[in-house]
Amino acid sequence: MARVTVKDVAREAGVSVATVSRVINQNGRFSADTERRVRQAIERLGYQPNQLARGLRQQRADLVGVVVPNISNEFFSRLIMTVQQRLFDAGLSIMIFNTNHSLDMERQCYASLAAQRVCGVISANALEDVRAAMRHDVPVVYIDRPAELAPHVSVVMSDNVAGGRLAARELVRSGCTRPLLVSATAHFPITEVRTKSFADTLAELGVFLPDDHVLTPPATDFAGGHAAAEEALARGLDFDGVFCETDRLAIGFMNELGEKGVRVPADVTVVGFDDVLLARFGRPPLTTVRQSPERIGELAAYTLLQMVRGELAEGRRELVPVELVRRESTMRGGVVADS
Amino acid sequence: MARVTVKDVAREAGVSVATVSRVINQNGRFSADTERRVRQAIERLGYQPNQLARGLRQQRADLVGVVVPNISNEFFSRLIMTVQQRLFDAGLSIMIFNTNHSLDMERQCYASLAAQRVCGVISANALEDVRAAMRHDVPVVYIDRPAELAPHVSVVMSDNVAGGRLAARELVRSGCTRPLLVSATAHFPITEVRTKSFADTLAELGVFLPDDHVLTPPATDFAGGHAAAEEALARGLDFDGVFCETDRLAIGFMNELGEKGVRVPADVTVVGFDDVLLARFGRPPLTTVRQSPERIGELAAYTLLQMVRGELAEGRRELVPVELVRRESTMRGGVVADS
DNA sequence: TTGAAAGCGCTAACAA
DNA sequence: TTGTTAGCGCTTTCAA
Repeated sequence: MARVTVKDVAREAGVSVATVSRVINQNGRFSADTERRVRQAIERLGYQPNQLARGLRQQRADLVGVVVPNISNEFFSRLIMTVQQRLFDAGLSIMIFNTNHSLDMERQCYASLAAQRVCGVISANALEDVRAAMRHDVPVVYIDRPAELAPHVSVVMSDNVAGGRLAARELVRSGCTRPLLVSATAHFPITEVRTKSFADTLAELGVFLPDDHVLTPPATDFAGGHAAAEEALARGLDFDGVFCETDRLAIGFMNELGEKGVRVPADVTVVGFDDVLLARFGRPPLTTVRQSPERIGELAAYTLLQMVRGELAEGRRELVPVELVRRESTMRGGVVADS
Repeated sequence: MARVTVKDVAREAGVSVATVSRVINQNGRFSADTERRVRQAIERLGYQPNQLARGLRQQRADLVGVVVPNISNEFFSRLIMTVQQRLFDAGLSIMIFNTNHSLDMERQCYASLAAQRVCGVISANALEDVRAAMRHDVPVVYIDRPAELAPHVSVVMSDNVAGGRLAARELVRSGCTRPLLVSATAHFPITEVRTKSFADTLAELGVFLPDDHVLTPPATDFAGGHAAAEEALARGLDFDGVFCETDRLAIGFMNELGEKGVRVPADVTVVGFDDVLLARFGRPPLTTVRQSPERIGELAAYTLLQMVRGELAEGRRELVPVELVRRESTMRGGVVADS
């Protein structure tokens, strides 16, 4: 099937290629009659502009690179869904890259993105500075990375300070006096903020968090939580409340506690972070700090679009609110859980 | 930052642009000395070939389109992770599109893919025929879609016949005599195969599945399972075993049963399909037919690569085995669950 | 309002 | 083994 080009359309419509281009891009003036004829020709021939040629000519493609550490992490997949939808509506396609938390992989992704001449980048939990790596003046929105703002750099992230505080307060409210912290910083640098805010709030509330009550498992998934619980139990740590910096850690942790006969929330209360779908269906349902990947994605896409269109002089910083969702894992009084 | 092109590299290396191109693509002959000089120049200048120009010239981009109904469905996100990894290793980037199960959206995706001149497409659970829609001779691998093979069309999917059979046998083994089926066909056409195989196997085993014991909720997630259970209970259906065609349906179903005081597996046994991570951590842990998105993705990427390289004369059909993972939801005798 | 033509950066055919 | 050059399909001056 031979490909139809502007030339074919021009011939069919009895105009020049320049005119066809003008009609397609709504550039310059042309008579209503010409426009109609061109549109008809396009329709008749089933013409689709070659994005490669278009991009080459314009020095940039209608493509946005999206870089995440792990696409099968629910937070990122939900984020991407929203981003894709919003950008697609604006006529942009997205290229997704999965770095597996590897700095090396991340560099390769940026190189690839630069080679594709993408018109923008959304990078979640980046280890590397996109702009330094790409060496092009491409607008970028960071998600969950504390970056310097600049004319082409914006940042969107959850309010992790509030999150850490909510977790600490909820734990103390549930009667916890000997807290334990399971950290995710090894994989998600941003969670350091949660950690600090959590610890600070405990201190404010007069609750002591000993150094050896901070665990940093090698992974942030179920297995990591499992391992953390094992370690805590093996080391004979004395704790009656746990803040796990991701829900998956929390669920793995609770699971292992259950196997060892420790009851949640009777013996130990647990607070997670994220509110993944699984949180509600765990045993017991997990109290957690909810963050909204949809909201974050929405803002990231919107901000990037503005930068790409040159409508944003300065980079912008957006802090997305979080909220506590109380479920059984912190309910000692037999109160009913939410739906 | 001015972009560096082949010309710059050629000047720097003291050769012609053609030679630079030859070195980069390992095309034609050139002396070892020339190659060294060119590589040094590339290194020194930080040159990155413009993929847009390259694609335009070659009539196709080093890009593969991946189309899925819902990226935040664990099956698809895990599939994509594998596909991306494999193709990236082969020098191809992927563009991901999310159709939200919408035929209209799917058509737009194919149009966009055609406009980008992708060199191949992997389409999961497609409603539409890619090739008809794209009108280009692009190799395509279908996942979970029973398509006609052709020189540029391959198919990869789980052995759904075996899956349906395993589910039926397990239900009967668990003592079920009055089965119920919760179907996912509304969203995933391929599951019709599971349905049929499940029903056929029950019949073979002498167990009757009445027509009104087949439920088709509007969604295939937790909410759908929830709704199905509500309906079954409300209609007073008499059942002691359920096959839910996705794990999320099964977990939603069990959850609602629990709320209504029906015990799993004591009163009703439940079998799911997929083996999502959540299956192991549900209450109770879910017996399910495991399919492997990683394995499917691996095969899909491999097959597509072969087709793109012209190494595959005919399309290929791959049936990926499934296996039963037995957990508490079908254990009536107090047997210990697997890990 | 329209057309002719240059050129984006690359690869490949043809010459040397 | 290497260089010259045409041209992929498009947008955008510049002229008319």
